[in-house]
Amino acid sequence: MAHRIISDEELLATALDLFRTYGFEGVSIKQLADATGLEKASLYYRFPGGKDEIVMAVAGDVVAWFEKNIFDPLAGAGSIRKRLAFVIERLREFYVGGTKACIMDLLSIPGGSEELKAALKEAMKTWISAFADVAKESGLSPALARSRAEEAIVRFEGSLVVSRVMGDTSAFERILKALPELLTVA
Amino acid sequence: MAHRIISDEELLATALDLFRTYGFEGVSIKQLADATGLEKASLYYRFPGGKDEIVMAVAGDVVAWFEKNIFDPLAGAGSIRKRLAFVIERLREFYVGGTKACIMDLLSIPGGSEELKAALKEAMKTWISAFADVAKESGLSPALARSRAEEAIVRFEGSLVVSRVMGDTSAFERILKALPELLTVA
DNA sequence: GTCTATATTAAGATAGAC
DNA sequence: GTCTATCTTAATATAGAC
Repeated sequence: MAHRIISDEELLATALDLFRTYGFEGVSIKQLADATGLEKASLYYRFPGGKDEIVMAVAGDVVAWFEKNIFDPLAGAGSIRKRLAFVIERLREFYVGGTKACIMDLLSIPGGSEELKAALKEAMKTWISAFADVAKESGLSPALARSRAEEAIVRFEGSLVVSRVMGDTSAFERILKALPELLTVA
Repeated sequence: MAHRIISDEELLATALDLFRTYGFEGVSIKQLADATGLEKASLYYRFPGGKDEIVMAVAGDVVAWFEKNIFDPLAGAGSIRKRLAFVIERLREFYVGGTKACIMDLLSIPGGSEELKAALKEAMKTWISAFADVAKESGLSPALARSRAEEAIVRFEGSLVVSRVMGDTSAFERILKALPELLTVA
């Protein structure tokens, strides 16, 4: 077969899609090879640690994406409402309208490395803090801002689970719509 | 080895624990055999359909448990507050204080049968309806009762995801505490 | 840097003894 | 109804050609 070339970025985007659909245990090196057009041996050449290393790289890419598209914009310029509206649009895109699961849900199921578990926990903490900072800026007390941020993440994650089980993304749309009210003073 | 005897009930309870920890793809017949003390061939004798049949039986048992411990008590006698307090205690037990995941989360990840997917969806619909009926009985309008019930399930599922990722069950405890307020008029 | 080929281990599944 | 033994397929992982 002709040699296939694929950038790390493209490769990891393909891997992300597999992992957030089937979970860590549900994805094999063979599947990753087929989906990327590479042979298994080529994947091992680029990621000698195998699936564990690939999934860690995927998680790293997702965290970088969140920094650029969620955390930085949330802390940026413009009115809080506008920043939230922007971020909500990015979240809708990333989760494809609620049809794609969150890697914090699927990859936190035992099977992956301790390193992965730690990275997911760190990412969730960062996300909660980013939401809490906005809520504080909008005028909520630090304690209330924090609890509203945690509730927002809980509802966000739950809406993705419910959307998947029900085969209906309305729960996801509802939490996106509720986010501004949750994270700002009425 | 001496022949092992184990009841279906005990066997399926063991299987439930594995499936809600590792997910469908994360559990092998070998693991189920080791955990139940039976050989693989004995599992196939009792469940000729293999893992798919075992996980369906597990789901059936869980639904039966919910009918007996959640849905029936919710529709039963006594004050709404008392019924909710009873049910919240049962939920805390079933999810072991938020340390065990929900099978609707883990088993809705692709890998299982279409039959399983349908059963999980049906179970979630039943759960939402049971919550909505209580909210209606407490005086909320049908529309508001339904949206509160859906929010309760979303937050319940989300709290289990967040508890797992964070390694901290406080999110689960928070939703249990919030349930009475969510499902009744203030 | 990707390929073909292969080694090794594990998973799913069944046959037949007891 | 459970066991041991075995078959087949799939998964992880590596060696070596190009």
